Amino acid sequence: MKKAGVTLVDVAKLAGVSVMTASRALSGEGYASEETRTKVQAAAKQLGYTPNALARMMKGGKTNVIGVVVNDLTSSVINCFVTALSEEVRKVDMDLFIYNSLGDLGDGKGKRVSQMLHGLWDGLVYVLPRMTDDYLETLEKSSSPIVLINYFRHETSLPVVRGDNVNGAHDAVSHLVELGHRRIGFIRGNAYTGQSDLREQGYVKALSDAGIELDPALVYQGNFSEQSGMDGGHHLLSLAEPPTAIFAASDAMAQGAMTAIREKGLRIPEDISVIGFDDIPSAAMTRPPLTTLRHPFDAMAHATVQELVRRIKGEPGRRHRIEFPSEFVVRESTGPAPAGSSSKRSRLRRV
Amino acid sequence: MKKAGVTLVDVAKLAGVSVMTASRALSGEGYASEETRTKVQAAAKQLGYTPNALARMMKGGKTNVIGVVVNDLTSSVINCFVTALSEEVRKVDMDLFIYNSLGDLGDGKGKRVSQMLHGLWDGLVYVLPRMTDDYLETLEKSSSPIVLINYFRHETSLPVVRGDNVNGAHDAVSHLVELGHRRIGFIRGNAYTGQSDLREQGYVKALSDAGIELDPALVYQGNFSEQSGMDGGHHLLSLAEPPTAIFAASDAMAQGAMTAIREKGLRIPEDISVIGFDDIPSAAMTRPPLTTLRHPFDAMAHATVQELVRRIKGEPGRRHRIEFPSEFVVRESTGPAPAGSSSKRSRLRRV
DNA sequence: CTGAAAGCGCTAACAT
DNA sequence: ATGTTAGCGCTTTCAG
Repeated sequence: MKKAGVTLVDVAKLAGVSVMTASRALSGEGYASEETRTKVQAAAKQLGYTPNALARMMKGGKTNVIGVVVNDLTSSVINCFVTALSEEVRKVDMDLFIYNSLGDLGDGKGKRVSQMLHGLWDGLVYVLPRMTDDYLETLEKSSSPIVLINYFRHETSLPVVRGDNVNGAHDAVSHLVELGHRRIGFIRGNAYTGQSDLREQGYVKALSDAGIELDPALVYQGNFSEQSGMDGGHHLLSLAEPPTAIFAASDAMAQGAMTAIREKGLRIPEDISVIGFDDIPSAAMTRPPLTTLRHPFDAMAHATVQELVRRIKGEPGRRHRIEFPSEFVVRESTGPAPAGSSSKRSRLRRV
Repeated sequence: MKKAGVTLVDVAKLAGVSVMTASRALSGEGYASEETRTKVQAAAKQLGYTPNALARMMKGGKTNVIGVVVNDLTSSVINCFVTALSEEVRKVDMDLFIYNSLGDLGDGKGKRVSQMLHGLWDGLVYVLPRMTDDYLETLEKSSSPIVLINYFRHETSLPVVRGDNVNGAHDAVSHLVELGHRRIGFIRGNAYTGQSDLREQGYVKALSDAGIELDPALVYQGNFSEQSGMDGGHHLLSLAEPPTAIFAASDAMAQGAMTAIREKGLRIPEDISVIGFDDIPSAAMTRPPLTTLRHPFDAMAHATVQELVRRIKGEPGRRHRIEFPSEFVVRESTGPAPAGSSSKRSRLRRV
């Protein structure tokens, strides 16, 4: 019952036609009489024939597949992008495969991806890539179309679709300032993609625009994980002069901070306000729902796929940088600064 | 500057050797003098040569790639499996590609996967598959090795790696019973993989073992989403005789229920206990940390890859069903039933 | 409308 | 140690 290796030749033989006719009958391209077509299709079904994707690709040169490289499937943001990309890719009638590099691209095993990729896909998307400089160079030299999503770390000749981190963060912090907050904590993520830095720039600028002096003690180094957000929250709240608001460089960290706040017995937003970044699905499910900055995932995925398809077709890339403003989503985790909090001597009340 | 299509022939020509020698020099397989090797490698680098994966695969018949099909990347459980699989696959020195079918396999576009798959991968894993009967049949007829993870809906000749849902659920509910709970709510998920049903069976059995009569009013139909868990929580709590404990068929739903409980002003676990299923990463991060049943993700991924590799090599499958007990993880969302709760007339206290 | 030949890029298998 | 031949499964010519 070995069915492995049912090839077009077998089908053609059974149908009593040439291989070529079988190919045409099945693909629907080119001429073929209705009769032959039915005959061939019947034969194919009987034999349980599945076309060998590889062979087809080899000849045509096009695989109709777009590859997406991520380095962490645990991240909600990444999954939001990947899901949006899946949908967009389907719209242009291509397929999308995801490769999880499990960490930084470029050290050790990372090389494999660049090996694998060639020929397998028509184009490649890197979502929030973490990579060595070496690897980026390899990518730039690559012959196949590549688009990066939310990469800011280094200058690159590759096209990049990106959200506006600086203004987004600026909006968030300005909002807090308007609510009367003066001591605003910031929880950083890792440097990986350069996003955390930009968000910090927005934070710093908003503070300076408001004439508030930056207090380095209010900046905590996290790593984008919920746990680090919780640690950051505990740290900031145990300060001699704790902040009345915390801006985290990601929703996951904001959620961790919220947990820490609750553990301290403080209320959100009455005692302390919290803002995240990304608008992952669970941001709307926390209590209170989290105020955050939303990446326009769908629009960004759309732009990415469009740009990629253009380059795959050999048309010149439309734009080298495609920027999307972050949308400020005000929910219920932000509120007026607690009374008297602007005084240096104030302390947060316990509930 | 067209670099597309740098082939081995080009490299060989530049290095002044035959194609075969070039192939050997680059792959490291077979004999090749150190001198030629360096020469060829230099040529390859100069030309920016990348081997065409497709062609290589075509010849060898092996792609060294394992495909994973999922239908929702938003699901934490699925991502836990996929991440564990990524690691296991790497251990056997293969690569793993993920395909997101974006919903049920078998209707409409779903067919594409089965088309694409052939030849591209050496083997395929379906994680928590949702598929039509038709599609399952196609899969069973397929010539390439396939392993299913946590599929229970229908009998199938395909090998399935699965967690023990019935006993897991039984453990959870028995634990609640031991804590004095008599009215225990259950929040179902969809029927997709058959897991929710089995968890419900465990729930029903544990109740009956304890001599507690099943109250259908205590069972709420959710859909595995956090939102539905929240809805379920609200529904159960607004019952005339609300439960003192809720067992949800997934952590996501349990987390939703916890939110609902908190919104009602009740305390966990003092007023009401909660248990989930899956042990997704965020389960440990909720406050209180969620008591749940853990799939041994790593062990299951290991077994899956081993079984797949065995079949890829042509060895007979070791086992047709590989079962893993669910590990009961007691955290802090479960506690003794509130005093007097066993009396039918009791009401939950407000805080 | 259908068929035969050629070849995609690479590598086993057999020479040399 | 290197080169030659053949062929993977399919589709794109180009001829019937």
